[in-house]
Amino acid sequence: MNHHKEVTIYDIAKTLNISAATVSRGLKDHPAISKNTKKRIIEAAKAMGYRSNTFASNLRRQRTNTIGIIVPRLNSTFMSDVIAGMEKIVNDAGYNLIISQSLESVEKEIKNAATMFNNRVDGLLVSLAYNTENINHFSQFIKKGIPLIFFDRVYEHPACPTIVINNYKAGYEITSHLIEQGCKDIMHISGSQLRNVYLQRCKGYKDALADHGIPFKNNNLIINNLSATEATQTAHQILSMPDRPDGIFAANDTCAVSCMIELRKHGVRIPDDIAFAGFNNDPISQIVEPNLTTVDYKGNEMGAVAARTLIGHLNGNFDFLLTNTLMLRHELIIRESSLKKEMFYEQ
Amino acid sequence: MNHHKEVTIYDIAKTLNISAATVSRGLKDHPAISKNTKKRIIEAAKAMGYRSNTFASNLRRQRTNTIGIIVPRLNSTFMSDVIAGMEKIVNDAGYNLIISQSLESVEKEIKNAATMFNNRVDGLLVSLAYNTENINHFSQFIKKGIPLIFFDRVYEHPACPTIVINNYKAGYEITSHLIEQGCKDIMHISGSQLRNVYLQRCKGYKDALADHGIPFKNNNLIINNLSATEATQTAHQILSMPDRPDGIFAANDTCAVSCMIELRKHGVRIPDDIAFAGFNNDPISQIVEPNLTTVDYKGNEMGAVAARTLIGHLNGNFDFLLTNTLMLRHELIIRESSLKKEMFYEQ
DNA sequence: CTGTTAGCGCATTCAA
DNA sequence: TTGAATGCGCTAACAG
Repeated sequence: MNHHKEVTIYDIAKTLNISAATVSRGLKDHPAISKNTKKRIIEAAKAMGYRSNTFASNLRRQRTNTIGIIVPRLNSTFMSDVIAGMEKIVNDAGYNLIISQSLESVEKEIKNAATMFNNRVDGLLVSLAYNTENINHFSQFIKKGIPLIFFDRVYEHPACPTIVINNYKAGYEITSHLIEQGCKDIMHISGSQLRNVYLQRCKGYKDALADHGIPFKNNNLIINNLSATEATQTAHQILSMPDRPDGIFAANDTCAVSCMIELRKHGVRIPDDIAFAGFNNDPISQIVEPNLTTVDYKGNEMGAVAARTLIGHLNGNFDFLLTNTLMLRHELIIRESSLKKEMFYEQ
Repeated sequence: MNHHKEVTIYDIAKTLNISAATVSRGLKDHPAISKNTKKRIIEAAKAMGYRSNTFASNLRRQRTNTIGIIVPRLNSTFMSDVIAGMEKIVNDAGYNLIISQSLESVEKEIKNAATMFNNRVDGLLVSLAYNTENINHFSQFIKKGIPLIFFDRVYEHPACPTIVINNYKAGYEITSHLIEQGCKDIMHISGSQLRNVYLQRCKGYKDALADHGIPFKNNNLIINNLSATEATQTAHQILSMPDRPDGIFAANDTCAVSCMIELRKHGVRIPDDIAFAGFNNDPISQIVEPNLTTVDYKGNEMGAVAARTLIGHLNGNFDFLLTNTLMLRHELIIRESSLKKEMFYEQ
């Protein structure tokens, strides 16, 4: 390790024969500094290779200029887009980012929250893990008045703004679409009902059935963790059913695709025997044959909105509280796998 | 924002009627502190809701206990695994992580490097962007003696350890496999030859041809950015070729899959007309029909090894320099799409 | 084993 | 418009 000593504002001050206080002010564009000295300071700083010491600054100012992000996983196109959206806004506002993933486990999420807390983030953006039941591990932030914003997988709390899409409506629409395509016996594969996204999609599914006069059957609602592995198991469960459904709406594309592939392996024709719909518009939805009908929503936008809301709070702009829940747009993406053969003939 | 004042080691010292220095030592498990006082200190700290101030500590110790990571993208199973592997090692060693993505652009990578530098990371783990030509933006780290380690997409520099798999060998093996399956006219779709991973896979491809007595044709080497979009364009390029290849080895699965799908859309039979192989063992390689032959390597392991190497350096353990390049294992995953019909008959 | 002392680099109050 | 002085909270000599 090496120890070329760092240039400090004192070094600049000495070179310029002015005080460190003036340098400090000049560097951060303080109004009460003459144009000229400001210019000299900035030039000298650059010439001398000065870089400000965040830690001294943070220590002094009692804030970190850092924003934390906790997400279930980073490895999806959606989350990647979310992070990219956040990063842009956050950097432009002069903040840094600490990113961590809970890997869908509360335990890890609790640890992550502690790390964020100890790192004294100025604000926190969170999408909850699969099995999180309460937000006690976030109460330390709320108590301290550190802005906490949930997005996508949210928790309702008066102190916390939430950014979501209308999962209920999307679930309703996609189920209605399957019905319009001729499905009369539709199964829904959902995730933990602790998570708003799955609960709401499920409600939308049920209401769509009801509104079209189709009775809801308990056997047609399956809850698993929406992973490829469990989706495959679910496929076998379906294969062994006496009355198989003629349509399946899965709460994410991973589940839809894996289930579909396994069923097809066992001779089920898609979409003629069973039509399929997923959620998220993952790239795989366009790779699987036939292509999957799904719901698209913009991660980038969600990230940007969440970040903007947070920064608004940090700047003491509480307009956002007027609309404590921000609901973004989504879009139904209709593809081949939900188009039953008969429907083609009718055209 | 709120300002309940934070508990400091002075508060603990006062309550316990000891000095702040002792508290500081007790908290960090200093050897020269009696079992008893240590216990009292830790209990008091917990009772009083103390949390250590990283910034004061960093300022004082002149190090940050933070490690930076710069990767092209976070949204792949591979990178996600890499990060997870790093996170575990790094946390266990008491370091924090700052993660950022270059989104495959040098410009962003340069900015990220600057941010990392200003945040005074103790060490840096990097996988290069698609079009990075030199590592001038990392020279500030090298000059300052801040350990810099490249993994996967690496740059050869005497000061920087690298963690890779044997891309040459993998390229050689997968090409040989296609040849053994009966392919006589094999195309290779590669990425930027600035990146070791693509350059080496390409070399492996060429040598495999040579060793099997197949002449290399310039028309059979296509360079694109390996995205789905460009893969589709490449497919059309192939369709318009007078003599189409009977096998294609693409340098990643995304490219292989998109190209394959587009070709099939236009009547090409896979693998009978053209056999396919990819690289990475992405989930999509198992979703596409027919499943893709590919090369698997463990992101988790690569991340862990890279992190361990870095921490070794930080602790002044330079054994690693003896093997400046660490080469991890890979594995050929043989699936249906490279198995020509004839081969089945022969069995 | 524990205490005293000093200073890391910066931002801010108060004075000028 | 600028400077002097102070302390944010912690750690590491050095001294006992």
